[in-house]
Amino acid sequence: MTTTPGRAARLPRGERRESLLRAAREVFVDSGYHSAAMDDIARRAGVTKPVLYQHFSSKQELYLAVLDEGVEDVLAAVGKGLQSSPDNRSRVAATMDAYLGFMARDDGVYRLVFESDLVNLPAVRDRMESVNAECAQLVSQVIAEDTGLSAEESTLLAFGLIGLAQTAARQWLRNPQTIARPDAGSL
Amino acid sequence: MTTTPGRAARLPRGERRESLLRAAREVFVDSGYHSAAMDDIARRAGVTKPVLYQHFSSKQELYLAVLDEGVEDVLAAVGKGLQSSPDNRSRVAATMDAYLGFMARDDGVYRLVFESDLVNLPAVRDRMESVNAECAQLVSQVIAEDTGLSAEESTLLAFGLIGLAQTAARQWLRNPQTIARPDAGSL
DNA sequence: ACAACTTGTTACTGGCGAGTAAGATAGCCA
DNA sequence: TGGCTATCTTACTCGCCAGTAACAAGTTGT
Repeated sequence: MTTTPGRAARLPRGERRESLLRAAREVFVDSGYHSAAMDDIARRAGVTKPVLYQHFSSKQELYLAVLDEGVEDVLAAVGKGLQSSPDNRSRVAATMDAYLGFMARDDGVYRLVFESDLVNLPAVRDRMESVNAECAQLVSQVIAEDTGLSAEESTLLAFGLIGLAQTAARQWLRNPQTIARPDAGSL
Repeated sequence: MTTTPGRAARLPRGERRESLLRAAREVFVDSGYHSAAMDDIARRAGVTKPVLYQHFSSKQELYLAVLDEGVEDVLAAVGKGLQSSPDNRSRVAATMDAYLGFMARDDGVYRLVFESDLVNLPAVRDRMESVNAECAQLVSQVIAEDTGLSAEESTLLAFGLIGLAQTAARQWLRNPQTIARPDAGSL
């Protein structure tokens, strides 16, 4: 047993914040923004609501904080994938794999990044789009120098490939890994 | 001026229902489920809330009714595209075009089908997934008989292509049609 | 011209949940 | 030790909005 409902252990500001972020991530991931209650998040962190508000001034701000962590994670992973090898073909493969790796993470953060309810909030939409945009930007460069397509064409194709990776990955997650990861090879 | 706030014109049940569905579609499309208020929907139809509840027993039911129309539309369009030609290549092209056509529709219903907030509601998630699944099922058949891949592989690839179409289309919509529609050709 | 029904309206309830005082407890430092 | 500050709690408020009760006004058939 980790937390008896008594009084909460006193924590320094930084650590408490981390704890709250973790709790919020868990709740948002499996309830979405709207069904999540601030009380639940606080309780999951073994604490009460006002504490939550000492660290995040609103539910939205909290959500964005959690979301941003996720966004940074994907971008970092993809960026690393794209620098993994000088060979274009294996570069693409590594990038796809990075994508899949992120989506396969046990914490399920990809749900926030790719399937967020709260798409209506411009701040959220911007972040979701910027993930795609930055990935596509990188991928399209590879495509352009590989195939010699025009800027618009290669950008569009890059977006398409991103979408391909995403959807295929979703489907791949749903089934109990009938196929290992020979997806990038299918191109 | 169409509707002075006076008393609403009396309508037979069926027509009123259509009118309400149309209003609901408009509101849901540009506010999403959560931000939409039943009062707004009713008002947009030139009527008051209780009338809405004479036709739909809850907000969810109303949303699902609107969503289902959209789902049927995509499936119909894609189905038609897949039967348009005996030639596989042009078949795929026609199908992609059907997809794009649906997403380019001025009413923006694609937002409900592909970007619904309320993903948390199983009923909604099911519908969104079934759209992908049915499309993929059809596409994968074409792929399998064209390339001779295994069932799992062609299914996965089909899902990927669906995702590609979707994401590319989204991107294509955002920009003022820099490229006509030579997407399917890029394969 | 009056029931019986159908379509509308006004005006409410009831709950949920974000956000907020006001106060308790614990470490920290003179 | 006694105050100063940071952390945490109990116990509210307050707005929003889905859903409803009760009533009004057309329509229809006889």
